[in-house]
Amino acid sequence: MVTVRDVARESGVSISTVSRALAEPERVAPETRDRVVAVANRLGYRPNRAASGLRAGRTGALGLVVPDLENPYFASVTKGVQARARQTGHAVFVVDAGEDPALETELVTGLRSQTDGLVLCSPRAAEADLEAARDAPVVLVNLRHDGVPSVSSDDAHGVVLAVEHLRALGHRRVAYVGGPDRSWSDARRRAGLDAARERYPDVETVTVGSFRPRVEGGRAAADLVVASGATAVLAYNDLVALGLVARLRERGVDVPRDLSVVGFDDTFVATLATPPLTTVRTDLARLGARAVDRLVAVLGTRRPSGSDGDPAAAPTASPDDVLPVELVVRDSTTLAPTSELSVPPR
Amino acid sequence: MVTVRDVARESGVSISTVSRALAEPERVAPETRDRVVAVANRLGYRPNRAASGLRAGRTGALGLVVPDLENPYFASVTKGVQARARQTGHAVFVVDAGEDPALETELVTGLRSQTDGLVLCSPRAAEADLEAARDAPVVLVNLRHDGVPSVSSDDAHGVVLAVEHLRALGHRRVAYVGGPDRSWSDARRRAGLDAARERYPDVETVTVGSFRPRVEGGRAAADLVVASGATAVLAYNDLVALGLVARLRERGVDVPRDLSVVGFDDTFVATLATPPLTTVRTDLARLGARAVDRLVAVLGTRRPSGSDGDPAAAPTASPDDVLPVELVVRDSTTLAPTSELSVPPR
DNA sequence: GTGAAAGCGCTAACAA
DNA sequence: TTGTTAGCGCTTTCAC
Repeated sequence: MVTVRDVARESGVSISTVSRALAEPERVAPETRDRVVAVANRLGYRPNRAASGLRAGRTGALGLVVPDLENPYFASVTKGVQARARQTGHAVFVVDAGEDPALETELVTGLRSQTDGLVLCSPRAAEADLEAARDAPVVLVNLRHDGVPSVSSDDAHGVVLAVEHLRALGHRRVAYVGGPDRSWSDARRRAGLDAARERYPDVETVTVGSFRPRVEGGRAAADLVVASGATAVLAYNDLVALGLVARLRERGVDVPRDLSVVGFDDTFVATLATPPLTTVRTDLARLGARAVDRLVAVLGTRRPSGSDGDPAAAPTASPDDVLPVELVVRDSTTLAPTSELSVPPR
Repeated sequence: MVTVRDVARESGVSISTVSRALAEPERVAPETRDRVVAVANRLGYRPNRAASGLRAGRTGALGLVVPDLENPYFASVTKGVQARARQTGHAVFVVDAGEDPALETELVTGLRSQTDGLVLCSPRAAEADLEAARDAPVVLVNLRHDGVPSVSSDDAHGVVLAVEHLRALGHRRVAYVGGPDRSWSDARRRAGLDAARERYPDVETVTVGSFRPRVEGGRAAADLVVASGATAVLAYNDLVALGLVARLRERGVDVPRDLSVVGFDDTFVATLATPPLTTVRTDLARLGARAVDRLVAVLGTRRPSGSDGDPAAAPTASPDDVLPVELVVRDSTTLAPTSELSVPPR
């Protein structure tokens, strides 16, 4: 390994000059600097992050915890997180908690000691995680909690948009297929349902179960939805919607003719379905990017190590931490079967 | 931040005793150890990885570079990598190169200085990457190169299996939709095509383009495939297959009646398609896990920092570094339209 | 403008 | 069994 000492010896200066030439070029005589830089390049010198981090009291690394990387939702968020982190000069440890709260907490504990801060995406063990993270800088995605900075999308509004859309198509009985029990996202969607019902009292809603946020979950829910008598169904996410569609087809229930289906998130799978899914869209990469921005902001206010900083100086939640959503209408939703609207007026 | 000194002071021992009590409990008097451990817990002491890493000459971190996290293939490999790495006591920096060779190389350079070793998955800039990684321990996934350890799946054999399957269904003209130009995986598939043609001279093959390994790529290829007169098509991967199916449907070409489609990888999207895809399956998590095993093995032979170790001692490629594949037959393949087999004998 | 030297937190000789 | 000490590679005062 090439160190500052090697570069120093080779270019006939002291190690401090080498360090300066690389970090603060303007504080070094041009010719000295050029010589040092040339030698450094020739030797292939790369500063040791562990060493400089040790000195500076930070690691330059962030941690990201997600429930399941194979879920396209989290894949997209992860992509956004690492892209933005790169821009801010951080590397990202990514860990997949496998939807397991206990493992998640353990991972958070482990990451804490080797990162400057954590992004916890849709944590399944929020309380325990935050306890494990103690005073480590943390940003939550898809979860709000006391004074912990968080970023989320306006899922409740998304549900309202979806119900609005379905109602306009003549649907008066809408089913919701719920996601993970302890999931904040699920709670937000249910809150959206409540809001929609309040605004549109002529729309009945029925919710079924809590299902795994994957294709299997949708398959499992399909029969319940049919039995519910709903003419339209809003799924926890796109994967669940796909499972619904698949199982419904097997049962001979046509989507959207017999039943309209709305997904959530607009992950890339939404367009893969037959028919392509009407879904509630969020910019997931942006969600991840914003989480990093928030985290870096927190890091900036904390003096590296030691002094816990003035708590009062903690940045207040920016008004921007709820990202907008939009309804993307594709082919999985259409007029309600028995609606008088089925035959266009005139 | 709580350090060894704090724990030492609080428990009335020296810092080395603290270090020992935590790392080599058997070398410390039971009562001393218990006291130290108790204090450490009470104070919430967590060893600073940067410091111990600096001392030990390693970081405890691995780096993983993938072309696109949103591609379910890489999501699965990533999941496998980080899971296995956790078991070996490593954390994983994950970076998405966005299918950009230049960025990829830059990322490799950056990761090198903060990791003990790298896993390069389907590198788009192999030569440049390896140069950038210089003497850093590297394991390649889906790419072979000189003496660099690598892990891959037996894609060529997968193609043979697919062709065999199609031939048995009466197909005599099979199209292949190629992936990224500089992709080794694509080359392996083409090699499989050659092998299949040699073994089954009665099967004609026609290859079209090189397309992006995503849904759009498949859409773009669909019309060429139809024009080629093939009765079956083998896609670079499942996403491309899905794009093909989608575009074919739009054109009124029925899959599998008019055209049989075979995917590759058996990512979860294969079962989402309508019809579910016949595809060549690999255990992707295992692929990632094996890559980590290989890397850790290399790490074990290298003495931390300094001494470059005896090159002759480098572990030779284990015979296991090509993972088996299997053909998963679903509903996207059926008898060739004009085949005499269309009507079963007798 | 440059160098000497003091550590960051930890572990591993080496002493006692 | 426990303590003292010397660094790992780097940055950063503080002198010169």
